[in-house]
Amino acid sequence: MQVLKEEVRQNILSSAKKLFYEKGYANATIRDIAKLSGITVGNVYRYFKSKENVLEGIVEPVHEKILDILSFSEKLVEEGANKSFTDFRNIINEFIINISKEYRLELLILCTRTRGTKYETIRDDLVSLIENRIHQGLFRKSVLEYKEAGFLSKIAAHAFLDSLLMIISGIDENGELEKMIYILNDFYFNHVELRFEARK
Amino acid sequence: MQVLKEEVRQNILSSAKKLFYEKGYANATIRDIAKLSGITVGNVYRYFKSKENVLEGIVEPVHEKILDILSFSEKLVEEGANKSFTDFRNIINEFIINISKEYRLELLILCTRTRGTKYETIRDDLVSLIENRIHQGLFRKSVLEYKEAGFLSKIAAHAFLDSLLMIISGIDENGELEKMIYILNDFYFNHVELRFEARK
Amino acid sequence: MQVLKEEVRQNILSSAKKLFYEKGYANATIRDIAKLSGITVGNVYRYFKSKENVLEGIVEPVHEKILDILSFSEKLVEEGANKSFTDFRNIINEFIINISKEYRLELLILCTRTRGTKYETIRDDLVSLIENRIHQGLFRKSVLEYKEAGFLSKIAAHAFLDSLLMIISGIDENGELEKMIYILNDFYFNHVELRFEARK
Amino acid sequence: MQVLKEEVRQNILSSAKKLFYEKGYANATIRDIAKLSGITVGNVYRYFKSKENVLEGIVEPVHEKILDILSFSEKLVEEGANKSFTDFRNIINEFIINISKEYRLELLILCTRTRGTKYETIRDDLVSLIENRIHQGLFRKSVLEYKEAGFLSKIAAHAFLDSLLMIISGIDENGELEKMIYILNDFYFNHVELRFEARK
DNA sequence: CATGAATGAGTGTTCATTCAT
DNA sequence: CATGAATGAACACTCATTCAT
Repeated sequence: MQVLKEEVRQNILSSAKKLFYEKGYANATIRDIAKLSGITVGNVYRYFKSKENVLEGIVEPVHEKILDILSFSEKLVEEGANKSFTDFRNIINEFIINISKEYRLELLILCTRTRGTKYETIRDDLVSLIENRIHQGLFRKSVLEYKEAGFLSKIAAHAFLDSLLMIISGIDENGELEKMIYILNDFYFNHVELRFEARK
Repeated sequence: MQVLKEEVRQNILSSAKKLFYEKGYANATIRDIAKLSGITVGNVYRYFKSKENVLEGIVEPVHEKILDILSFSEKLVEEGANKSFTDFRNIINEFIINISKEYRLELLILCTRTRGTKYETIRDDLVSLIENRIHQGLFRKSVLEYKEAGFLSKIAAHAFLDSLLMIISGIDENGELEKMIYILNDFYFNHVELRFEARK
Repeated sequence: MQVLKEEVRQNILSSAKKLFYEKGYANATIRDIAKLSGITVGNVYRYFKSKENVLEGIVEPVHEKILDILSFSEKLVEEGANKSFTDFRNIINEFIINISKEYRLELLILCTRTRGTKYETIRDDLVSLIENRIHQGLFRKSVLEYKEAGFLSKIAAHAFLDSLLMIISGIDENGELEKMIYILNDFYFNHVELRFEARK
Repeated sequence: MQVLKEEVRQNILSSAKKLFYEKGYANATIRDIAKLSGITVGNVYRYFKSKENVLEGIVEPVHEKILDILSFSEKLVEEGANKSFTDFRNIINEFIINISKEYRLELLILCTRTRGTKYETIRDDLVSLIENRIHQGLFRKSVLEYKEAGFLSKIAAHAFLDSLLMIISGIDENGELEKMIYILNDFYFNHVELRFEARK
C-alpha cells in the first residue's frame, strides 16, 4: 500500500490546511496533522523539515502573489503612474478575485491564522498598500483634515481587507463572490465625500 | 527589595496587559508575566489564583459594562421601543466613548485576544447586536436584495466594531477619540442607500 | 536502544506498581516512575494519558472483580437468600483466593494506596460488606450489647480485611496462601460467642 | 493584641493536630495551619523550624512513651522475666489506656498519619513487640505449625494494634474506651487454642 | 521510504521555606 | 515578636522534533 511521494505531500498539506484554518497555526499539532493524513508523525518530517515549513508549503504560493501585488503597486507609485482610485479598485479587486479562486483557504490562513509566525506582518503590508491609495484617492478630496483623513485611511483599509476576507470565507461560488465584492466596494468607496458633507 | 502589595498587583496586571495584548492570552506565559514584572513565578500566584484569573483581573470590569450594553439593548427591543437607527448610533457611540475613556487596552484585549477563554464569544455578541440594527435600520431600505443585505450587515457590523477598536487603540485623548468616532460613523452609515444607486 | 512497545508499557506499569505500593499514589511522581523505567517523563505519556490512568492500568482489573463481589453480595441480600455466615465466609474466601492468585500487588495498592483517587472508597465498601455479615451472623448471638456488637463488627471487619491483605502481601505460593486464609478465618470467626462468656 | 509565646505555640500545635489528623501530614499545608491558628505563615517558623518540627511538637511526647514501652518490654525479655501473656496483655492495655487518655489525637497521628516522615516505622516497632508476645504466649500452644504460628502472630499483632487505634479514634469517653478495649482483648485473645481445634 | 518510540524543553500550578520590614 | 511578600524547586502534563529500526 505504498503511496507516491507527491500524493503524501499533498495529503499532509491538505490536512494541515484544514486544521490551520479551523484551529489556527499554534493550536494545530503535528500529531493532529499526521493523524488526519493517515500517516505517522515521523513521516511528516520527511516531507517538511518543521511545522513552520508545513505552513510555508500551504501559504507560500499565495504569499508570493501578494508580494507581487505589493511590489507591482510600489512600482506604479515610483513611476508616478497617475492611476485613478477607481483603476486601483479594479486592479485590487481583480487580484483578490483571482487569488481567491485558486487559493481560498490559503489566503485566509495567511491573513488570519498565522499569529506567531513570520507571516504575521503580511496582512499589515496589504493594509498599508490599500491605506495609501485610499488616502490619496479618496479622503484627501473630502472635508476631513489631513490627520483625520490619514487615520481614517488606515482604519478603512484594515476594515476593507477584513471584510474582503470575510466574504471569501463565507462564499465559495465564484459568481456570488464577485458580486459581493463589488457590493462591498460600493459600500466602502462610493460617494465618500458626500458622507462628510455635514461636517462643513 | 520589598514592594507594597497593591503596587505589585498593578505591576502584574500591567505586565499581563502588555503581554496579552501583544501575544494574545494563550501565547503569553505566566513566566513571561513574572519576568516582566520583575518577580518570580510563584509570587504571581499570591496575587492571582490562575492565569485565567489574571485575565479576569484585566477584563472583568469592561466585560460587565459590555454585558450591560447587551442587556440594555435587548430590553429596548423587547419593549418595542421604536428607536431610529440614528438613536441607536448615538447610544452605542456614547457607551463606547465612555468605556474607552476608562479601559482602552482592556477592551481591546477582551475583544481581540481572548481566544480559548470564556470571553471568546463576547465580540460576536457585540457584532450580533450591531448587525441586527444595521440590517433593520439601514440596508433594508437599500436596493440590495435580502440575502446580500443580510450578509453585508454582518460584514459591516464586524468591520465597524473592529474600526472602533482600532480608533480606541490609536487615540488616547478624549476629544480626539470622540471626534474620530463620529467621523467613523459618518463613513460607515451616512448616505448608505445612495452608495448602491448605480446597481438599479 | 529502541524497545518494543508492550515491553515498555509493562515496564512502566511494573515501576509504578512498585512505587505506588511503596510510597502511595500521591507520593510517587511521574518522574520517579519514568526514572525507574529508564525512560523520560514525556514517554510515559505516550503509554498513559495521565498519572491516574497509570493507576487504572494497574488496579482496574481487580477493581472490577471487587465490584462483582459487592453487587453479587447485594443481590443475595435482596433475594433474601438466607445464607449462613459460614456460607458467606466460604464465598468471600474463595473470591479473595482467586483474585489474589492473579493480582497480588494490584489488590494491595487498590485497597491501601489510593487515597485521593476515585478508588479511595472501595476499601470501605468491602469493609461494609464484611461488617454487615459479621454483625448479623456472629456478634448478635453473643452476650455483647447491641452497641458494642455493632462497633466490634466494624472493627473486626476492618481488621479481617487488613489481615487478608497482609497474607496476600506475604505469601505468593497458592497452596500456602489458601491454607493461611483458612487459619485466619478460624482465628477471627471460630467460637466467637465463647470468647465473651466471662462477661456474663 | 499581643499573644503570649506559649499560647501561640499551643495554638499552632492544636491547629496542626486537627489538620494532620484530618488530612494526613503530607496533605496539610503550613498555610492551612497558620490560617487555622489565626497567625501568619512566617510566624509559624518562629516557633517551629520546619513542618516536620511541628509534627515533632505534636507526637514527640507520645513517641517517647512508646519508646519507653518498647525498651521496657525489651528489658523484661533480656531479664528473662517470665511474665505470662495475660500479664503482658494487662501491661499493654494499661499503657494504651493511659496514653490515650492524655494523647488521643497525638497517638492516632503518630501511628496512622505520618507516612513519609521519620515516624513511619514506629507502628511497625509496636507491631513487633506485640507480635513477639503473641507468638510466645499464644500461638505456640496451639496446633499451628511453627511457620504459620509466626506469620499469624505478625498478622494478629498488626490487626490488634489497628483495632486499638480504631477504638481510640471512635471513642473519647474514658469508661467506654476501657470497656471496649477489654472486649477487643477478649475477641482477639480468649480461647485461642480452641479456635484451631478442628485442624487437628 | 516509513514507522512510532523517545526526547527535552516548556506549560500552568503548588508549597515549604526565607527574609526585609 | 510578627508580618506576609518573595523565592525556587517541584509537580503533572504537552508537543515539536529526532532517530533507531
